[in-house]
Amino acid sequence: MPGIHVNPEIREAEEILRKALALKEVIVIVGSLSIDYVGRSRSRLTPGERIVIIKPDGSILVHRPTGYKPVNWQPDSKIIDVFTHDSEVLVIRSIRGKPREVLTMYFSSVKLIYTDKLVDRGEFAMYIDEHEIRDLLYKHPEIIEEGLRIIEKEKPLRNGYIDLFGVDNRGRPVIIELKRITATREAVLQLYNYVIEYEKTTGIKPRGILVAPSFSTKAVESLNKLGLERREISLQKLWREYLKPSQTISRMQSLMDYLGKGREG
Amino acid sequence: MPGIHVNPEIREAEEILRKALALKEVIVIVGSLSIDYVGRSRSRLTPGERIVIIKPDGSILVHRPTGYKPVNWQPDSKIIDVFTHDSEVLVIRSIRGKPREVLTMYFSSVKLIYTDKLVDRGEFAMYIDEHEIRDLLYKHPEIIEEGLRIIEKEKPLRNGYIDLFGVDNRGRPVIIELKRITATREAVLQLYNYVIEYEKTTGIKPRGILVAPSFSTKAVESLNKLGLERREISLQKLWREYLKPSQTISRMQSLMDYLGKGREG
DNA sequence: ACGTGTATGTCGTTC
DNA sequence: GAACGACGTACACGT
Repeated sequence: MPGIHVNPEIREAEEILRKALALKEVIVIVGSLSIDYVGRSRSRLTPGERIVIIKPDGSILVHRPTGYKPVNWQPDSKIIDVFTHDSEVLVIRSIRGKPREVLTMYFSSVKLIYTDKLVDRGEFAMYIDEHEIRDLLYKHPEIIEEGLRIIEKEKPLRNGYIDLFGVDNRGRPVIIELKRITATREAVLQLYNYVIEYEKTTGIKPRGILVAPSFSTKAVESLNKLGLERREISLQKLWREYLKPSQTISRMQSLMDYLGKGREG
Repeated sequence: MPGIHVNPEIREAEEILRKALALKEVIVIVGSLSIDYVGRSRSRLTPGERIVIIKPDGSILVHRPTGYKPVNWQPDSKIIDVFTHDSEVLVIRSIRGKPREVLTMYFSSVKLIYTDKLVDRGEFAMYIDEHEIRDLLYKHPEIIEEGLRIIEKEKPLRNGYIDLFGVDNRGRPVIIELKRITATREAVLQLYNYVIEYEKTTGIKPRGILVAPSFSTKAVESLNKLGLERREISLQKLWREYLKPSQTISRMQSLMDYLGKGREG
């Protein structure tokens, strides 16, 4: 049973919030506030109208009228205090330990408080992430190179992991680093580090191949300079050619599923 | 003038949203929906209750009842379509080009629609970010080492930038990499890369110093192995000792400012 | 708890 | 527009 409170007085708002926090409800507040943050950094935001979301796990988000990112936030917090100052300012203070971070919101007025126990048992599935690509190339190494045999995926090194480790048709070890987006110089460094590490540990100089849909200019330069290789592989193509049709998402399919299941939600 | 609509019918909701989008209002929707995303990746979320924020710049956020991060989103979108399917499903589709991404939300029911033109002219100020630390150490190199002279900050190399570049009291060039937080092996690699780059370009072997509040075990190992140095510098200490008291934020100060300004907001 | 790597990362800034 | 690096990155996973 959601609670909807329009233009509550400061004292009223305090009451509502205390109750909602105790009940572990999701809270949405729209109002005029200023914010102080002290922790990994320090920041101050002077007054203005924003949307605040407080979740039962202690996550807090403050959104301005534009932009994707919250202007202030708390990924989670153990303690959320609510109090008022002379019945004129509503203060919400969220404290997090490790690292110690304190977020304090000062509301001068509240336009809306929405409180609700949201029921969300939905399942989230993601496709074409690095993990899925890795599994696919593990099964189909010929996509990278004819005659390549993959021996191990996520092979642990002293530091970090090799995405795919294999042997080419001449018996030379091959270290493969995957990127799902344009590979930059950073990715080359990562691969180079693994190659060096492997060579130091085993005394054998391996091939290093960077697999990505595209490569930055600097990445190509660095690869050449360091004697590393690259393979351009398009994810969209992989998706279309190798992944099961049953996994594809069509809008109509989604709508059908939805109409079948929607009424439970 | 905010619009608050509780449990609107699907057709009603469609109307409200169209109007709010045309007026470039901020929109908050609470309801039961499923979501498809196709773009840089693909994802599907089956039905459940969530909070959706749509901003006038086309940013969209979908929040589940827990967690800091939105389960689905669009950083900005040129086109937002709203339509219904047999008056049973409300569909909001957001399309972004470059990269092409399509986010589609299917609502089976809507508990709340809040629409408002939020007025936010607040100023956001952040202190103790990397930039500020760099400027401080530029002015006070003795914090890093007695006799050190800084010649350049953000010195461009063929790849990337050196945070601080200087000369020690024996005339040897020094490359300094700064980290605000615990330095990991990645930071060491970055420094190492700059040192090698510099040596290759000039033929002179510089000192490399990693400056951070703390160092991971692996970072220390790597530093030793590569012949690089480290300086442990606490940001909090820097803040207290070197930055002007006028910049410090006290809660009471904030509250006072706020009470002075709050009524305009 | 620390370390390591991914992310539909996002975001600023520079080339 | 591409690319490069920082971020209060968050988050998951392994030790």
